[in-house]
Amino acid sequence: MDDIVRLGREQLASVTPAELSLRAVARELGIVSSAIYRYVKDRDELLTLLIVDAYDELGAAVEDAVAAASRRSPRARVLLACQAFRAWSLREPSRFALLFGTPVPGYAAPAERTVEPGTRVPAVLVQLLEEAWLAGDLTTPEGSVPRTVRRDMDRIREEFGLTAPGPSVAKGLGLWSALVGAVSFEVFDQYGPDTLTDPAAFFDLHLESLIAAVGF
Amino acid sequence: MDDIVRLGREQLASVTPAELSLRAVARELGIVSSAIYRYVKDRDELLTLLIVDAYDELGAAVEDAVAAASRRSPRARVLLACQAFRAWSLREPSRFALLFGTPVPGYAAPAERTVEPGTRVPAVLVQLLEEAWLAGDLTTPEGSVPRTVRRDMDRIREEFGLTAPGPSVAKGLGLWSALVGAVSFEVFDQYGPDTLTDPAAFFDLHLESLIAAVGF
DNA sequence: TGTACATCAGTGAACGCGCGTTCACTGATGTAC
DNA sequence: TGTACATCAGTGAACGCGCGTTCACTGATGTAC
Repeated sequence: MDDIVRLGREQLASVTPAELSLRAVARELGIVSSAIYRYVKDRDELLTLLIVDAYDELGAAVEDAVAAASRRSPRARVLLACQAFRAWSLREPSRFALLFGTPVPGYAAPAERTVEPGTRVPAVLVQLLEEAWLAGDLTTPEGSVPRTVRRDMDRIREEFGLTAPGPSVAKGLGLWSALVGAVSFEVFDQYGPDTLTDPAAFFDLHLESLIAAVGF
Repeated sequence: MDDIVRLGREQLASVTPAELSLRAVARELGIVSSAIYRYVKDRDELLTLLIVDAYDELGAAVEDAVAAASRRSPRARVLLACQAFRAWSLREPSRFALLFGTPVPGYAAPAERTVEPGTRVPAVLVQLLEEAWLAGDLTTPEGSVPRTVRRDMDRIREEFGLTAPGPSVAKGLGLWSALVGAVSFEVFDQYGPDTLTDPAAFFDLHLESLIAAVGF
């Protein structure tokens, strides 16, 4: 039963990922602590399940936001995607922490289960970038790009079948990290106390600036 | 004795902030676990000490990097400040996590001890912004800014005695969160595996773009 | 329709661990007269 | 110079806690003949 995932998710509402406890999930399930091992190999296994679950829900939220506005410009949809990302993260601070915060000590996510769902959001961003490029809505960045970076970007371009130029892809990746930074500032209360009375408005403003920097 | 802080710092080298243990510090000190209470009121107290210590060391690293290049343009010094930030964070991943990662559960930092040292780095950025503004090296942002955000920025301008316009200050704050985001991607290994072969070069490139977006 | 057996979900006790924190204490060092 | 006393750093035992994980087990449900 994947009631277990549901209860783990619920537990994460009130607890940090590092504190996540198999015993607590069993307790909540109304089952003796050892019985949980019939369903889940390990505490690590539960963490993996929850990470994949969170990535998938987050990915779906962002994809839905973009799909619901398919008539609008790539630029507008990037904005919506980022806002959806922020909204989900503020709604689910602990699951955000699970995905983007301090790694859980002693836990190593198994790449083969975790990388693909974790790529959904950046994939959305990069695809909108490509759309904008194809539509001629993207200004080509000037300035030179080091060979090493160019090679890395070419690998990404190949992986996603992109025709947008490497420097643009690099800017897209930069947007992704900046977005996570901005959201993590809000989720983790990183702005000083009473610095921002209207964080949503500040976020939108900041986003405009970031998106412009990408070339939209 | 503030050997305790030193040992706490050392403990953080191999352990996540949430796992920080008074007993382990005592052990390391060669002292029985209860004796630690002669020096430190609480586990929370130790955390506060370590947070202040980390903020101060980080702040000093960034300030030094800027001071060592006092002849260079504000723009160049912003770049150096950000690179110093990144360098310290990669050198001290766990202390970076203490300051910018998932908050330690059950711990609330006492604002009166924590806010001022935590402001040192953003203060550097904002002062360089001001310098650039005074030198006429900052392009004035166009586009409108919501009233709420304008008010928040005005409060910051007053606090730091800035003459640079509100929208520029907002962009500076945006740079700050984007910087933390980019660094946290590296420290927490958030880029997919094998995505970036030369993260330093990518960081520098991204930084150029961020700094340009601020108007330098 | 009835019996024999296998499968399966869950039990309960136990292991060893490390933690924060308290308490009454010992013994060395320093100060006052 | 010597005694009486206070201060102070550290001791050691104990408390109660929750955790992950193991193990041999019980009893209900399902399947085969």
